[in-house]
Amino acid sequence: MVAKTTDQERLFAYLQPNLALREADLWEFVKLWQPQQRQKGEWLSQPDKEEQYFYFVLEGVQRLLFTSEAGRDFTLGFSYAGEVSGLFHSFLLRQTTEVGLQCLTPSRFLAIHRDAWLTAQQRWPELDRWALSFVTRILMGRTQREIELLKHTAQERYERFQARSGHLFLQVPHKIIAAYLGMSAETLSRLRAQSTER
Amino acid sequence: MVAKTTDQERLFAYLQPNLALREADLWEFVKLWQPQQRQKGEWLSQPDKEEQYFYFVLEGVQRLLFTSEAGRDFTLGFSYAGEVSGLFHSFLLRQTTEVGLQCLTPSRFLAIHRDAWLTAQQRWPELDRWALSFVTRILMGRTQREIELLKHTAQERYERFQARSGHLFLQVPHKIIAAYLGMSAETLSRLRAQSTER
DNA sequence: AGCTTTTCTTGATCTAGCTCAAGATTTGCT
DNA sequence: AGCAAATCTTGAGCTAGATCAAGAAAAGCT
Repeated sequence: MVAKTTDQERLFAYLQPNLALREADLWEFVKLWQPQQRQKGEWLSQPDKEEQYFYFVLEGVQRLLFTSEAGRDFTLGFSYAGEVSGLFHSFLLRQTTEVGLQCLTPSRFLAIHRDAWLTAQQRWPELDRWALSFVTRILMGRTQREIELLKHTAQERYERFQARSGHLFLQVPHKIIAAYLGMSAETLSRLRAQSTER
Repeated sequence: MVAKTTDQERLFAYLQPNLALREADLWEFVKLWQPQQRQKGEWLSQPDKEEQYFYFVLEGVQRLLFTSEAGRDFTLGFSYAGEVSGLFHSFLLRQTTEVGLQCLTPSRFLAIHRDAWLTAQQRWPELDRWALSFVTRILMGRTQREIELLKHTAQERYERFQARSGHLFLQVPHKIIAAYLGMSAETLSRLRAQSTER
């Protein structure tokens, strides 16, 4: 008989290396996270609304996005299974922004509500250290992306993305990837054609 | 006789609202920060080197930058007097990146060394909460900038920057501002000419 | 003060990538 | 399965902003 990993066990395993809590406490913390799910296309977190949860992604792909008045939309980043997701600035600082999180594929999460988080934060000061480390990691990732966008041509950006995250082409509409890569959908399409014909 | 605010008092006043320490502890923490200074053009933090300090800026303007192989350089952001500065990802996670910090004007700082920080972090867990809040704030600011860059034309970016941070035109070379605004120095010059002639 | 270096401006040209458009393909829905 | 909606591809033309170049102005240095 094969032992199947439960959702909570996955969260536990994700947290353990970075969160300095005794095992029993860590389990108690994990129990504060509740299952949620979303269908393809649904919001995980709406723009200009206060984020109520931290999410741990069990399944699916999400994107961080914003929309311009003219109706163009822009993708700032993706989140995947096995990572924490959410609008951190909004959750932690209660400041809303125009960015939102949208599910690109059917998605399942474990989510901790802000109230539970605040209580836990009082009880286990170690949580702050953990949150600090992952917000810092996100900051670093975003800096990398910004560099990527400024330093490379459209073609280079496409090639590097293909190498690093090529699987996404099968999962999400190309126009969303184009928005992430800072180019129009047509340009992306042409770059793809060009790279296979050679 | 006028009481003059000392450098340490300025740091104290900056920290107090966000750092939940008793006054005596806060003073002890402040005493861990040592004066440093740099001349115009000098590095505050070099790229690809582990950051050893958090800085509190007493005086001067600095910029966060990186350089492409081709020798073009890009400005990701500025820091000013009255704020904390430094390469946080590198200081906190010990991961180096290609971004560095350069002083654009003669600058003075109070700086806390990583060793002192780590000791203080053990002694006062409240420091993690404080660091979390400001790294989150920085993340939010960077997100805003990214949106700004994607959503607006060169002219709009110039006008908005002029309104928000116009004073910088008197303090730092325009080509650096151009790099920050994601345009060439020539384009910036032309936009400026155009906006005064009207 | 005078010389050097850097920065800024302005003109002329070029091009990467955008926009618009229309057909082909895929996906989703009942 | 069959229809509707969304997505992807390809072509043609355009334009915002880059690049190259060279003179003017300002800043820095001894």
